[in-house]
Amino acid sequence: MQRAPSTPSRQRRKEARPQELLNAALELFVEKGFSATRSEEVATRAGVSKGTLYLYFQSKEELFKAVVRTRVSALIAEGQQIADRFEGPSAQLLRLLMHSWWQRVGNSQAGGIFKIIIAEVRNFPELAQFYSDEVIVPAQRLIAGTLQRGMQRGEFRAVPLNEATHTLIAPMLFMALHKHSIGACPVMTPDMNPTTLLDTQIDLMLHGLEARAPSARPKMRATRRAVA
Amino acid sequence: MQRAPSTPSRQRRKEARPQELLNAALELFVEKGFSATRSEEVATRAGVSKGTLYLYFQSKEELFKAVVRTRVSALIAEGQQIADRFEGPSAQLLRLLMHSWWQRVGNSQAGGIFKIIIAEVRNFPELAQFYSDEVIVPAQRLIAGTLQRGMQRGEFRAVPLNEATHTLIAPMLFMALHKHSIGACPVMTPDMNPTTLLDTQIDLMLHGLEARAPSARPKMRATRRAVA
Amino acid sequence: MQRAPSTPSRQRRKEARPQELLNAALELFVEKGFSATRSEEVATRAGVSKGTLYLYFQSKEELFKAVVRTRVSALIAEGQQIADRFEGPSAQLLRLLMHSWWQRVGNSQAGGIFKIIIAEVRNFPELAQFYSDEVIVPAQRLIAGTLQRGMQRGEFRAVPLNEATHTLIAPMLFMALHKHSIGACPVMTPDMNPTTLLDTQIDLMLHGLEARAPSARPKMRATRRAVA
Amino acid sequence: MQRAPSTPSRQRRKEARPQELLNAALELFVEKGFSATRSEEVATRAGVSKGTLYLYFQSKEELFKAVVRTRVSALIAEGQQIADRFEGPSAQLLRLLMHSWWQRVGNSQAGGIFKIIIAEVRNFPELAQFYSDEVIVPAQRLIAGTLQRGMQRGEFRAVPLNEATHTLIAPMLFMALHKHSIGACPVMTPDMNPTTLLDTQIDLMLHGLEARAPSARPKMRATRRAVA
DNA sequence: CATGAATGAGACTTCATTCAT
DNA sequence: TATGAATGAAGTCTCATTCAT
Repeated sequence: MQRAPSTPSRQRRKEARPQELLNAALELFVEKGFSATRSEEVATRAGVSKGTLYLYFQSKEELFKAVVRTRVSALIAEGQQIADRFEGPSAQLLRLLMHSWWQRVGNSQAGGIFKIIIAEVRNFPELAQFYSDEVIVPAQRLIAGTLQRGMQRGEFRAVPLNEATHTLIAPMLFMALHKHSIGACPVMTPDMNPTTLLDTQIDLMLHGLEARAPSARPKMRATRRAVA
Repeated sequence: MQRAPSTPSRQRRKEARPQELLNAALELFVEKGFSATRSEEVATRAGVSKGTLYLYFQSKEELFKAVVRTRVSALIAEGQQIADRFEGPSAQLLRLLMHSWWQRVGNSQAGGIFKIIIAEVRNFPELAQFYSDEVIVPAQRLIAGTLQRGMQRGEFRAVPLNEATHTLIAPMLFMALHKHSIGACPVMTPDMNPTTLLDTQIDLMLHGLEARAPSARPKMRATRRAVA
Repeated sequence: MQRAPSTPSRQRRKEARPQELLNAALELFVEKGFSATRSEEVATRAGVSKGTLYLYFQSKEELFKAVVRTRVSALIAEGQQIADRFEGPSAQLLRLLMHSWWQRVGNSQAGGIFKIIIAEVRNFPELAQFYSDEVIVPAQRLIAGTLQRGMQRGEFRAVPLNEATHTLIAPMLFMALHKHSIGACPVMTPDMNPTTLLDTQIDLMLHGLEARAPSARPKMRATRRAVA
Repeated sequence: MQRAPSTPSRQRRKEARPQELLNAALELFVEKGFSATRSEEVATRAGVSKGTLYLYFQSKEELFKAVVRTRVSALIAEGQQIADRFEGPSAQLLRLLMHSWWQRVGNSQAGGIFKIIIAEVRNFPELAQFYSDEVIVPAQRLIAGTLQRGMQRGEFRAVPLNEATHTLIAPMLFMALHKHSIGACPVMTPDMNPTTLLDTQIDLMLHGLEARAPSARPKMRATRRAVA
């Protein structure tokens, strides 16, 4: 159908443009926030002119929504698929989901999106509904569903669903927020290893803080290998 | 109320001006963020004119710094005092600090300051050091100190200090962020009772998720090694 | 209350600003139309900067509406008052109204407003309702009312009200349109004396084109003197 | 005509392109005016791409001139032919010309061209001369000629030629303007039947407004002198 | 001939800050 | 001190026109 793809022809460029713009937009939105990012800057970073941005996205707000859809919503949907197919212990699924989310979203550029939402959603009311539909509800469903699965299978004790979900999600989101705000500034801040943090959090969630006598537990290593 | 004999109220107002401006600024900064708050609106809400604002504060940025200065240090110091005087079990101290923080900070206007910092600190670099010194370090010291106290007294098992602190603080901070962003928008979002959330979080932190007899709980350390 | 008005003080300027802006706006709107007039140009012609315009008018559209209100609506209302108080023959009232309209509106800058409406109302739907309420309906009421008065008093024969009104108004409006479009261009166009045109029109309306035998008629001269 | 057996329709389309573009342009110019019509929209409505438009017309302004050139001269010339051949009473000729003009021009798309000229001629000065030569002068000649014919034949009383012409033309032109501006907007505007309007206008022109026995009608001349 | 991606000047509007009163 | 009119840089978005394919 297409010609031999020799030069970056106009056609090739056209197909790549939206992605280039989305990448540039993500970087800048995460760095400066939504309002503080000038649309011309996005265009320039994507290597095009002001006007070109508007050939692909109706407005700065639509550009932002597209970023969210491609860099967050899509990944939550993938997580949901993983959960739907998973057959092992719920604790393991929870670990898997959280590590995967951290690697693919939280620890990537996309993690900065949460900062933007938190910062500016009140100034752009239409965004609130969008973000709720596109991110909050699906994510809540994924995590709460996994908790419920654990409870139904007798793996987890009974805990308030929404609140426990919040408690599970919050520290990771918070880590993402930190990474893209204070953590991105050249100031002294307590050293923290994200992976250690993540493991600590999961561990605390599963086993609690209190000191107790050990007992029989499945070996993590085997489990994780099976998943991977 | 009236000019009475002389002019006490005008005098009083004059002295109260900076405070009134700070109050108005806090409200608006929390509601809209720093950049999106117009300085005229601050002045209007404080009952003065645009020009007057600039008699008391050099610029909008200085106004913001003054708000942070007058609204955060005291509260953290108070928490530290509570901790220093406390003599009971560490789990109880942790509960106390967290409930107290939530009531005095997280659930108040001041809780919105975190939103602003997280959102805009990268656009105003000199704010970062200031905030680190004034807020992050003292807060970290307060919580990490309490964890250490628990470990030293054999009440808590050994966990990575900074990471566990983060995990403890995050959900509450996150709740504060939520309250001033998504939570302030008129969109459907999963029902959540802050008190239940707080209790759930503390409960999870202390006892973990897994269903098992309290006495038969395994050691963290082994588990973590397996995971890592 | 005010100080001796020596210099064009800030206070004085402030009160004069809206009028200065309205004058500049009328000139430019009439010359170029609504869309083609840049708001900065209006400001410059009024001797202020871009931003100042927006201190007095919310938007370019509101500025235009204000021009219409002060330069057309107000004059129609005055015409209505004249009509309400008038006691002489209806033909004389009609003459008076039309001459007065021509002098105060049609032949002034304000006459160019009709050009703008005709040209751009379809592109600014909100303007249509505004103009209908503010101009068309009151003007229609004024002229149709006068025709009806003449018919009730037996001075005029029975003619379709709205259509006759249209026929009476149209040539004058048309003259105004002409004056601000083709007539304003440096091209040859058939010579036409507006006053002659106006008289011809009134004459035709009252007596028709057809050649007939003369009869007793009231002398115009006396009548007009009485009115003036 | 066609390339014989190969691609007749493509060939035909190619030749029809300019005409299709002119049709699309007329529609859009009439609807939105010259400046507000986007050249891409014209191309799209003609079923071609933006670039193609510029293969046939140097610029948007040239496109407009082509529309005027191809859509007005013929119609005026036809009216002149009718008048040249007519042999009945002048009042009847006047009626005929006016009804015919209304049906063929005023009430058709072409009627909208007047709106554009009136609205935007001042912003495109070279259009003025062109329009004067192509439209104003021939139309004036047609109507004024008919009036003169009536006067010479003793059917009409003596009236100022240009001014009476104006008075005759104005309401119909005005009706056309109305149809393409206010009349095209979904706002309440006094009900008006175009045919009734036209008849009323002709009737008023011929017989005047005043109630009196047809035989006892006074001479215009005396009246006008009195007024002037 | 035809396409449509790309450009960039230019329009409206906002708002931190200044300064005459 | 206090005011608030005024400024003008800056930001979003549009659209006539060009030109590589």
